[in-house]
Amino acid sequence: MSSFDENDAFEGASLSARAIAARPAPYLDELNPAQRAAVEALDGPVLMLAGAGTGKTKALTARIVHLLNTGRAQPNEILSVTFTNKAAREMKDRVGRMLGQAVEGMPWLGTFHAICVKLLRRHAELVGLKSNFTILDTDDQIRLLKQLIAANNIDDKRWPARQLAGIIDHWKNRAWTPAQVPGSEAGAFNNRGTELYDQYQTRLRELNAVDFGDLLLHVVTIFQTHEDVLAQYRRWFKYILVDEYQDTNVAQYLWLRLLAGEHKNICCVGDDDQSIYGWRGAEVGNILRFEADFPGAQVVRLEQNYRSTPHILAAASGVIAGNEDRLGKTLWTEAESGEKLRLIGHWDGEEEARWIGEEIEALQRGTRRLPPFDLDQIAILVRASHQMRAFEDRFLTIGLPYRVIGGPRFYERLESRDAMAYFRVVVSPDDDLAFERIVNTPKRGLGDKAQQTIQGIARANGVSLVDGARIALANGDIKGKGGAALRQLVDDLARWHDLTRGPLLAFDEDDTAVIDDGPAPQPRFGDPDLNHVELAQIILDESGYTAMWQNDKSPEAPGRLENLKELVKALEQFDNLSGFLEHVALIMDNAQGDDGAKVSIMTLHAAKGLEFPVVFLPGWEDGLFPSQRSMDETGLKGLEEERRLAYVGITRAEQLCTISFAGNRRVFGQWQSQLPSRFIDELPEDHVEVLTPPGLYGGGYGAASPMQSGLETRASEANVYNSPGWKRMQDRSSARPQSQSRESRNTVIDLKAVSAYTVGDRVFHQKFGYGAVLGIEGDKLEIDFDKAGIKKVVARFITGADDVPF
DNA sequence: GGGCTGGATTTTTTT
DNA sequence: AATCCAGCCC
Repeated sequence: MSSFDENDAFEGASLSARAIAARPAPYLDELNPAQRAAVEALDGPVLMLAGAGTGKTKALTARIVHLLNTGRAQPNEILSVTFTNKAAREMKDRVGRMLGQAVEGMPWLGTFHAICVKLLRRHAELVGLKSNFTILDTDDQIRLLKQLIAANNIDDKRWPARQLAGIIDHWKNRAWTPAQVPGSEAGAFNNRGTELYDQYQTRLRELNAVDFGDLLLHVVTIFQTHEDVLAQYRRWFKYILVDEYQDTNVAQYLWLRLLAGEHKNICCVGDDDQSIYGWRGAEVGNILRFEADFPGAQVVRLEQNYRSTPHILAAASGVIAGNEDRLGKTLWTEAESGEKLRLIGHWDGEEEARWIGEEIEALQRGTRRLPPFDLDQIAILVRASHQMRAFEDRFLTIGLPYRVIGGPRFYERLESRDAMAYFRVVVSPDDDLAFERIVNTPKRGLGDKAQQTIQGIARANGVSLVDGARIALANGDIKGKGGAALRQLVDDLARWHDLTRGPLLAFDEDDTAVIDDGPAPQPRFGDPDLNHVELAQIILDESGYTAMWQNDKSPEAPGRLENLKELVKALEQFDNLSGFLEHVALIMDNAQGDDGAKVSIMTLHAAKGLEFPVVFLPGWEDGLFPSQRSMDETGLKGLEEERRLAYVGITRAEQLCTISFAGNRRVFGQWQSQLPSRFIDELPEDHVEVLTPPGLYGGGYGAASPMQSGLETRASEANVYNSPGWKRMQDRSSARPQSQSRESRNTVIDLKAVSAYTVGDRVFHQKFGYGAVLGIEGDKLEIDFDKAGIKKVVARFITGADDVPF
């Protein structure tokens, strides 16, 4: 590392500072005064307080371009960190567009985690790792902790691994190594937390693995203990930019301070009112303290909002004003006043979903006051993911296309994880956790006993499980059917492993390679005759994994096979299996096919940074939102975070925002009556149109008539809510005919599709599985599903059972 | 060793 | 309601 040479390092830069310095700077003219001030204050610490929808990303990218344009830095001397891959991608795109294809790449623009992986690969040996360490996901982490808990004779019923994982994660977020955990935490996990944390870290090192928290923790440790390394990067990263600064945790904060320590050219962008990740270690204090941390910091406030109507902004401001701990901003806009927020109560969650479904269809057609909307201009934002279900069920029945964002993520699905475990053992045969996962999947007759034998032998000989298995076989410790299957597996693994190591094609040519002469970057092997995509397919087929699902009669099996197919296809975009595996470990967001217009359903957390013309915010009920748990665990602090979540939700809307709540909701399969959220009382009356009469939820709203709505809320339906008492309402809602307002769309297509089926046909449905057609009603089929019971479903959501993939 | 059953337990939010 | 796990029986 000492041979680091700055001149060398610069050679990789893809464009010369001088070449662009001569360019004009049209991007500056497109900024408002505040944005421009934030962009032009290049030196020294800058805090950009950017309210929702105030052009934060625009300012941030303009700043990067300005740094390049003025010749202050080369692309690879700017460190810019984001939290999500999506944000990183967007910034890269926008910088490229602003500069006009000039920049080959910004190697140090990425998420905290992705950047830390790069750094850690280069200095792994300083924390006792090899540079090809694997990154464990939560699942592996839990299994490892379970083993540790068992080894320590702790009752995992009373002290579950999940809890320990949470504690350790919390400590890592605060940048505490086992030795640094303060005494005040000694009581954690029945007084054994610290000790187990220590054991866990040791085990990780043995496995040459890290978990998510380690990525930051290790890098911070390296910076703290190796001045020369730190000095190198301090010189290297001349300018630092941080997005979503309000979400940084202590470890990230330390990391930034260490790097910015000398030149202090750090620009942090954030909005204290949008800090919603306290539960995972984010410290709002970081942003609140910025001026104290960096004396002489310039603070720029972006307050002109370009997204929402005044009513929406006013409502959001009214709610967030209830928080004590904030720096304070006043958002304003030049937009026309537009629609008020709409508020409506429902009998229960299903009714809420039904109503929203009808509203969406009305919005599609167009209403008196608003233009017609496309489905992808509409979003439903929920507090907790279990709320999504009611909407999915409803939308499937009425045939309304929707997309769940951030739901059960592709790479987290069982079959994806199994397949990737195979890839992992093939790539690195000493990945014990992956081996454990696949050794008996599909079933090979290798149960607990055989696995324990392997474990024991591996431990006794200090080798990996795969090698342990080899020894066990050689000793004749595992015989019979299981033994034969194990022999087959072990041989296959070795064979596949050899196939990954064709001739050496190249070294990682990522331009970060020039930063130092540390450990060699990931070598790229390849075999011109057999690419990794084919190899992956071979692994899945020859291992019997594909066959396992083909023989599986459960309704999910076809979907899983489909996912496997997709997984293999996803490999095409990578150079090799290990590149793919690293991508998956870091990039858990699934960029699903954006085919066609669909309503988006997602959590409020997932919605941060997004915007939609029309937003529905269902489930505003005390206990659900604000979440009871959040209030129980962190009291007022938790409530304030929930309130910020409400603020985030409302400010996602550009033109129309509808808040709703239900009087009854099923929780854990049990009906529970609900009270409207306290946040509803905090909405400023002048900016809200109440579609619900007073009395229904006991709030303080006056006599606003539901009839005033310019939308197609049917008078008859609105009247329901004018009648006092729950009972009448219930009668009405159950008596109301299944909505007739939707047939207009796609009738022709649906009828055609319907005609493809006759009673008795075996069919398949993505969500409900296999079933048989009972009857045909209009554009819908009545189907008796094997697992899900009798349901009516629109025909185009159905496939003939024979047409199912695989 | 594997599969089934009944009982407990779950629901925040995620890089 | 749905999933997960331990314990039981084959």
